[in-house]
Amino acid sequence: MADEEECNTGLGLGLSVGRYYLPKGKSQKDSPPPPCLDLSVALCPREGAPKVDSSSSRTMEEEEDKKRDCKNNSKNISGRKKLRLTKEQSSLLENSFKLHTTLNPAKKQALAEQLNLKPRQVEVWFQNRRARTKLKQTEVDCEFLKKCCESLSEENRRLKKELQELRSLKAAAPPPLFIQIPKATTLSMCPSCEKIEGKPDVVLKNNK
DNA sequence: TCCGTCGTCGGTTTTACGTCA
DNA sequence: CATGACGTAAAACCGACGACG
Repeated sequence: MADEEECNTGLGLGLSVGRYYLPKGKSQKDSPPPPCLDLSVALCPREGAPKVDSSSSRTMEEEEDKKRDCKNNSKNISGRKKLRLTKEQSSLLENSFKLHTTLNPAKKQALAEQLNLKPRQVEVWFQNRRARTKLKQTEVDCEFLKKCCESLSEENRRLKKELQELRSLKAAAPPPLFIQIPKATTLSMCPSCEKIEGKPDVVLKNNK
């Protein structure tokens, strides 16, 4: 997972060479179509027609893609909001994302033309892709912190037990002149542990 | 300093699609 | 088989924010 989800948190700076962007508070519904090529009609049949593989499942997939393309077209024309990207489109976008997680206007335009998509769609895809990457990274971090927490809890349990043993040892023995508490134990004891034990002053008294 | 533009983000909505009873 | 409910992934949208000129 990690190799695929390379977390590139670096921010890319785009060159401001004009763009297609919806005005604030406006959606595509109430905006005139952007000045870009709408090549949706060219999608079906699309370029690079599916090679008929020997495996039937592969062929089925390709057929599904084709069907999807056709559906997308008809709906695109009627102003449908969402289309499903084909495998070819997705993988090209994916490859581009691996090289750079952000877009500059030229790259956006080039990808859009290459994929027969609108620049806005390419842009949205990158936005969503970044969000997915971040979400996955968050999940990974969360898992790591959970493990840390578990190991610290375990360590805490162990230290408490050690403390308990030392105390019972002390209680069983006759009162010595000096109690030599191991340094390591003393150092690793935190104030909150003392409170939990309910006798925060015991050690201090013994050390006098 | 204020303003407009642009790119990005986080959050949300909408839709396509797979699964299961 | 087919169909409807349901869950999920992802495309699309929206508003906010910061950088920049």
